[in-house]
Amino acid sequence: MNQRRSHTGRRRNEAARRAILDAAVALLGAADGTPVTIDTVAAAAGVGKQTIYRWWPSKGAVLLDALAERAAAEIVPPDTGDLAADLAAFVRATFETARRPGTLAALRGTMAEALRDAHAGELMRAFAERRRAALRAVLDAARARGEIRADADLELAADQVFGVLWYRCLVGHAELDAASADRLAAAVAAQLRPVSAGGGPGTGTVAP
Amino acid sequence: MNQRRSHTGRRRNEAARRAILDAAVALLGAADGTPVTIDTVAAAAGVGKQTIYRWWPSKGAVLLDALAERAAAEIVPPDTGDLAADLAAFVRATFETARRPGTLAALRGTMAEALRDAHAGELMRAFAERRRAALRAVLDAARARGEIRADADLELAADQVFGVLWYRCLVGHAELDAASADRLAAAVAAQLRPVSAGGGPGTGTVAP
Amino acid sequence: MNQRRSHTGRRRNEAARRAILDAAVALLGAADGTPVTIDTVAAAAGVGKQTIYRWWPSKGAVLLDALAERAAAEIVPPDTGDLAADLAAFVRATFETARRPGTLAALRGTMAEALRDAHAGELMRAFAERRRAALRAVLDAARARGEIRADADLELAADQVFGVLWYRCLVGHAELDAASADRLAAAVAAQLRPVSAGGGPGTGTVAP
Amino acid sequence: MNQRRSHTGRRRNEAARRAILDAAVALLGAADGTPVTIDTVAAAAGVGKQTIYRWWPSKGAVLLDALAERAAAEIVPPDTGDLAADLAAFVRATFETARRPGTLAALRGTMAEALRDAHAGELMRAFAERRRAALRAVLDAARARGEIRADADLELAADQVFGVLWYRCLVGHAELDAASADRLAAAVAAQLRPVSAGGGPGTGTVAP
DNA sequence: CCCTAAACGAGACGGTACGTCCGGTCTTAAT
DNA sequence: ATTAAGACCGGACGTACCGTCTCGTTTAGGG
Repeated sequence: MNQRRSHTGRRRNEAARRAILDAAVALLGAADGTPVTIDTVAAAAGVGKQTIYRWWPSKGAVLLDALAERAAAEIVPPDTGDLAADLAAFVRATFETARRPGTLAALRGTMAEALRDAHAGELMRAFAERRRAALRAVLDAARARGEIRADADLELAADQVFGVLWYRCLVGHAELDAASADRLAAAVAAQLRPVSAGGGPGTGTVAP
Repeated sequence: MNQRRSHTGRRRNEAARRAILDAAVALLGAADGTPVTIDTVAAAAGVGKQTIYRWWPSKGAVLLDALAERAAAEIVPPDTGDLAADLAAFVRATFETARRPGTLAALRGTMAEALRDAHAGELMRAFAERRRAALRAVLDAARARGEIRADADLELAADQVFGVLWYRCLVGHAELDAASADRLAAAVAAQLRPVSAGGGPGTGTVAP
Repeated sequence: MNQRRSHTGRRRNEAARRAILDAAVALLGAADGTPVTIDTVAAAAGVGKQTIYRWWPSKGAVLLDALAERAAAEIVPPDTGDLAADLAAFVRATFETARRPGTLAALRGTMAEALRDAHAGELMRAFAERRRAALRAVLDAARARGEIRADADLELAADQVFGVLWYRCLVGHAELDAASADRLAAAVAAQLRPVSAGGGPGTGTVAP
Repeated sequence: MNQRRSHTGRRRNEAARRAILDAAVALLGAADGTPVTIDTVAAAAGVGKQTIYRWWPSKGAVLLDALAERAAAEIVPPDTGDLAADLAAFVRATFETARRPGTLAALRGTMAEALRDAHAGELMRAFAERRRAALRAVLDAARARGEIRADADLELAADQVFGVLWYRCLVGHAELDAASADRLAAAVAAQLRPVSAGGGPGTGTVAP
C-alpha cells in the first residue's frame, strides 16, 4: 500500500546538515558577541542560505534542532535504584551541561527565538517535553520501586527542576552550581517520598 | 489611546509617558500577532519615536518599565502570621496575575527583549530581583516567627517559585492554575519548615 | 508543452532540444508576466535543467538560439531586380515579424539577457550580424545592378533599418507598422541611389 | 481650497539624493565589472538601502533618473539657422556623449533594467520621449524656416537618429564615431529637405 | 510681554537581518 | 551515456526594525 514512486533527484546532503547545526551551535556558544544570524550561520557552515531554508522553516527551528541533539546526547538518565541518588545525578548532570558558557548562550539564544517565532515556540515546547520525559523516566522508575507517594504531582516536580534551570539561565542572577543542584534534587525527592519513608523533610536543604 | 494631548512646554509630559507605557502593555497583551516595535508603540501612543528614546534608553527598558508597574501594583505581600498561608496567598496571587493573557504575553515579550539586548537583560535581572525580594519578605517574616529552619536555602526556594512561573509562562506546556500554585506553595513551605514542626513532607502535594 | 517523452539513452534527444526552444519562445512571448527563468523553461519543456546546460552555455544562449531560428525561417531575402522594391519587401517582412507580440516580447527578453551576460551579448552581436548580412545581400545585389552609388555607407544604411526596429521594439513608443516600414525603406533607398538616378530625394517620405 | 496641513517631520536629504544618483552613475560607468546593485549603490553613496527605496520604486528608476540628469545637462540643441548644420551638431553631440565609456555602460545598464521592470520601462519611454523632443525642437525650427518638406515624417527621422544610436550602443558592433554621426545627419537632412531645395540626395553620404 | 530653550509629533536617515528568487553546478536513479 | 528531478552555493532583491537625526510647532519660564 502507499506505493509512492521512488525518489528522484539529488538527495539531501548530510554533510551540509551537520555543518549547519554545528555552525549554529558554535556561533551560539561563541563567547564574543558574534551575532547568530542566518547569514553568519550559512557562512560559517559554508552553505547557501537557501539550503537552510529548504530544510528548516526559520532560524529558530535550526537552533532548536541543534540544541536538541546536544542535550539528548549528553544527559543519560541514571538508574541506581535510589530516588534521591538518581535525582541528584540527573539534576547535577543537567545543571552542569547548562552551566557551560556555550550551552548557556545557546539556551538563551534559542529561547529568544522561540519567543518571537510561533513555530520555534512549538519546537521549544516539544524540546522541553522531551527533557521532562527524561526526568519522568527517572521518577517513574522510582515509583515502580515504591519510592514515590501516590498523590505526588510529578509534573510540578519536573517543572521545579527545569524551572530553576531556565530561570537562572535566562535571568542570570545566580549560578547553576552543583551545590544548588544537590539541594534542589534533595528538596524535590523529599516532597515526592511517601510519608512513612525515612528522612524528615529537613534533608531537603541540608548541604551535602 | 490616540487622543489629542497638548504640549507641556519645557517640562516632561506626564500624559505622554502614561500613553507610551499603556500602549506598550496593550500591544504586548494584544491577542493578535501585532508586532511590538518602537514604531507601533509610538503610533499607538500618538507619540513621536524620539519622545520614547528621550526618556528610555531602549525598547526593552520601556517594556520592563511597563511590566514592573503592572506587577508591583497587583501583588501585596500578605502577612497572616502563618508561613503556609502567606506563601500560598503569594504564589496564588502571582500565578493569577501572570496567567492573564495580557500579562502572559507581556512577560514573554519582555523576556524576548531581555535576551536580545544586554541592557534590557540588566533591567530584567533587577525586575526579577524585586519580585524575589517581595517573596523573601514573606519568608523573612516567617523566619522571624521561627517557622523556617536555620539551614534553609531561601534563594533556592524563591527560584523554585519563580522558576515554575517563568518556565510555564515561556514554554507554555502547562497552565499557571490555582491548584498548581497551592501545591507548589505547600511543597516549598514543607521544605523550609523546621524538622520538629508538625506536618510531614507529605502535605506538600496534598491537593487542597 | 509538457507531453511525455521517452529517454533516448546515450544519444542527444532531439525532441528535448525542440521542447526547450519552443518552451523558451512560448514563455518569452507569453502575455502574462511569467518570468522566463531556467527553471520555468525546464519545467515548461518537461526537461531537467542540466539538459539545458548540457547543450547551451547559458540562459542567453538558449534565448538567442530560439530567436535566431524564428527570425531566419521567416524572412526570405527578396530579389525582384529593383532596389526600392527589394528593400521595401525586406523591411516590411522584418517589421511584420517583429511586430507580432510573441516575437516582440522575445526580442526584448533576449536583449535583456544580452545586456546582463557578456556571452549572451556576443551571441546577440552575431545574431545581429546575420540579420544585417541578410539585408546586405539585398543591397549588394542592387549594387551589382548599379543601383547604388559608389560612396554609399551600407553599414549605416543597415543600422538605420535595424536601429529603428530595435529602438521601437525596446522603447515601445511607436508601432512597427507597415507604413513606417515603407517610408523607412524608401528613405534608405533614396539615400543609396546614385545622384543621376531618377526619383528625387522626395520619394523617400511619400506615403504609399 | 485644498488646505493641506504643512509638512511635518524631517525633510528629504538632498545630499543623500545626489550621492545616490552620483553613485549610480559612477558604478554604471565603472570600467571594471563592478555589479550595479542596490547594495553597491547604497554602499557607494554611504546610504541605507531603505533611503533608496523610500524615494524610488525600483533600481531602474534610480538609473533612469541618473541618466536623465546627465543627458539633459550635456546636449544643448543648437540653432544656427541651417538644418544640415543644426542636425549635424545635434547628432555629433549626442553620439559623442553616448560614446564615452561611462555613458555607454550607463545606457546599456539602464536599458537592461527597463526591459526587466515594467515601471523602469515606463520611465525609459519618458526619457526617450524627452530626447526625441529635443531633436524635434531642432527640426521644428527648421520647418519654420521652410527647410523641411510638408509630408516629412519627423517621428521616423528622429527614430532613425536614436535608433542608430541605441542599436550600436546595445549591440556593440560598430562605433558611435563622429564620421557616422555626420553621415547620418546628412542623410536625414537630405530626406527631410524639400524637393526643390539644392543639394541632391547624394550629399547625404559624402564623407566630410 | 516677549524671547528662548526644552519637549513634542512627524518622519527621514544609516544600518543590519530577514526570507525569497534565480543562475549555473552537482548528484542520484532510471532508462 | 543521457535523461528528469532536484539539492547545492552564491548573490541580489525588497521589507522590517532599531536607534539617531532633523524639521517646524508648542509652551513654560527667565528677562
